[in-house]
Amino acid sequence: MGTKGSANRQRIVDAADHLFYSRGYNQTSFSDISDETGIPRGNFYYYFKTKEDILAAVVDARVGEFKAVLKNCEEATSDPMQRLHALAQLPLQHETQVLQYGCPIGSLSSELVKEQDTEISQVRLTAVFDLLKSWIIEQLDKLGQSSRGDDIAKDLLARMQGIILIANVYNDAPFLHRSVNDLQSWLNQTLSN
Amino acid sequence: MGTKGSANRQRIVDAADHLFYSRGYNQTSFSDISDETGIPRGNFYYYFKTKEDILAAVVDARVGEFKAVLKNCEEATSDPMQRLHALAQLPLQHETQVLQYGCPIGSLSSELVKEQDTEISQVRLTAVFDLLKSWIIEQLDKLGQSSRGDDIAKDLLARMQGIILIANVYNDAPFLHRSVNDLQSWLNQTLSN
DNA sequence: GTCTATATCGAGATAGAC
DNA sequence: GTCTATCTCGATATAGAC
Repeated sequence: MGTKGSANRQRIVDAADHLFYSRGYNQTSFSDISDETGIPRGNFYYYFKTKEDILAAVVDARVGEFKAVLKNCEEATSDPMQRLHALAQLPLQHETQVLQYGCPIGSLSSELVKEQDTEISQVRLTAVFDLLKSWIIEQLDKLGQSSRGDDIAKDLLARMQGIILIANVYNDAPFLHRSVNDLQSWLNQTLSN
Repeated sequence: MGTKGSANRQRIVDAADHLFYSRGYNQTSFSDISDETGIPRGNFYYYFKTKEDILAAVVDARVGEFKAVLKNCEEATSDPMQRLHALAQLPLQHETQVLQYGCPIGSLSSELVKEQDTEISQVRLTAVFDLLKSWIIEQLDKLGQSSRGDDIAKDLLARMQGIILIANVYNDAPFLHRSVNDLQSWLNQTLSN
């Protein structure tokens, strides 16, 4: 950690993270990553054995990114309701990217779920979703919704994914804004019971 | 039409339709289609100029399939509310496929929206979504919801997409059933105003 | 119309010099 | 640790015999 080698490794992961998001995993080649980093293709194999290993590192990186985002939410307010609203508004903070490339979790997941041969994808696939889900459940617990926690958490994730997918396919910013707003109303209604 | 050549063309489109759904467009090769149809790779170019042309034919085919489904809904009942409920329940009629491969429209769309080079994808991409949306709006008109029609239609599509994505990624049949049920309740509430 | 053989390219991956 | 050169394979696509 902190060595020069790790720095290059990190640059590869960062570039792959960005490219897997904007072009998709299968449509990103080693040449693409090489072009973006300036690191020659052959060098990748000093840090990773296969392309799937890079994918695993990218998934880990995204787990880390979302952990940081959630930590931010926690530090901004201690009110679980406020925290959930902040999560629901997250797509608006990345509006341009969301409209262009969809959700970094959802789009990657729906791409990898079709990969039948490999096994790593199936294992790590839901890592970020799981992280978000348990964080949501945590907030719901504090709101006295522990019995319905799992269901509500999945509902929230599903609604966010659907909104982002339609907003992405139609490149529809007004829809994104209105739907996030509706989602807030739904949160208020659902959690007032 | 009806010639032997068209029959082979149709077999290619059918196989590609199935494979694009189960493996994804980019992960389906001419060899895969050849294996499934028994028609040699080289022969494809007698019917299609490029792989994208096959994709265009598949999208057309899916438009046709969904037109037939909607026609079925219309013939089953003349009540617009019943028709919308039938649409919402559609994922349950293809439960096994939905849990394994997601939505044939949504998953293909989110794959192709990342394709930047080509232009055909951007053009035809929303063809099936557009078909469903205008059909939904049609039913909402009859229910006196013409003012909110476009918004409600997008909401319904977004909710279905989100439900299917989560059900697919987690291979979660109970969630799919419960969520479709919730969707029916939402339809009843939203359209009773 | 149908099929085989082949061209061409870019992908992931390896070997080995420095 | 870093880079170049190269291997192998499978992809789309083409040519041309039958």
